[in-house]
Amino acid sequence: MLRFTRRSEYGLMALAFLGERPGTFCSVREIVDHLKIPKRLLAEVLKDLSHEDFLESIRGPGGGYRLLQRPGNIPLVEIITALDGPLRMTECSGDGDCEHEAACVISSGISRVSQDIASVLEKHTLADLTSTHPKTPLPAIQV
Amino acid sequence: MLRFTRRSEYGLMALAFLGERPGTFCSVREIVDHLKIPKRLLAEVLKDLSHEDFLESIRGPGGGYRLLQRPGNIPLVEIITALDGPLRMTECSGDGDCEHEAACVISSGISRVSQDIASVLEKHTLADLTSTHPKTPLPAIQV
DNA sequence: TAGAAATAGCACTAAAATAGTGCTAAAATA
DNA sequence: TATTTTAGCACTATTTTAGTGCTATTTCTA
Repeated sequence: MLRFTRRSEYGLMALAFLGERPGTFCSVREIVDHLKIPKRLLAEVLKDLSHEDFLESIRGPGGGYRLLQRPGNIPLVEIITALDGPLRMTECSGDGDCEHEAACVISSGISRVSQDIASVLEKHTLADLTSTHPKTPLPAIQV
Repeated sequence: MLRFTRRSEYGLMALAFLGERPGTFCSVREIVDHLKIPKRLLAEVLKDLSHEDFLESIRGPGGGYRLLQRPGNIPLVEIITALDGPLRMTECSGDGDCEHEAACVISSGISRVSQDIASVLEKHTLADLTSTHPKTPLPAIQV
């Protein structure tokens, strides 16, 4: 159905939340209290994000996570690929592991489409998801 | 991981195949012989597509499917939504059925992103996937 | 008119991906 | 030393997706 996973969705929500509290460490508990999402799952997600240098963490009382970069500097595609792996719209992604590659007529066309989708997620940054940062509409996509 | 389903993938492949044989009826057997994909599954897919007026079908010997429209007139988004239902990138799609809608900070931002992805799939047509139609590159997406 | 070739339709099973939980360890704080 | 918090791993449950079985119907041809 072409949708983000919960991991991505929760990750985006949490990062947006953190983006609105620059400099402050927020614990998982604090975040899930606001966002009403499963605590343990978000904990996994944030841990993974901290491995990819989006977040910095501190343990113990008063600890938690905090953004390492400005929301405007984090393209959505980076968050999503950090959480769910690289975008691969189809089996035929030119990685050579597609069994009907020879017969597949559409692979080059699809890769152009995938590229366009990737660039949408490249252009939009975390700042576009925060409510404090005035929802600067990107210039309309030209066609 | 943000990918198309097999239904969409196979559907796109088959429609592209048919797009290169305008006017001719091709049977499922014929198509899977070329594309090396599961016959029964493709049969379901093509049946569904024929309900949505992409295809016309004839039964019996010599029968099969044929495109009803020119590839250039079929945006990919129509094929994909016909096969997998409407694009819904996240739970919070403003349909009111999202339990953490109140707390969810990102919904409006995400819907802008989804909209951009939808318009990528709106701009690309089946013709972009066929090999005979000279891979006319769309104008580069402006940012 | 019989038989074969093809789509139509429905329901079912299997497999894979995703979502979510349990548990223990380690660090930091008070 | 007790509490709060992240770290890490492995496991279960759920949902979605992929694929199959079977029968009916239509159409062509011999």
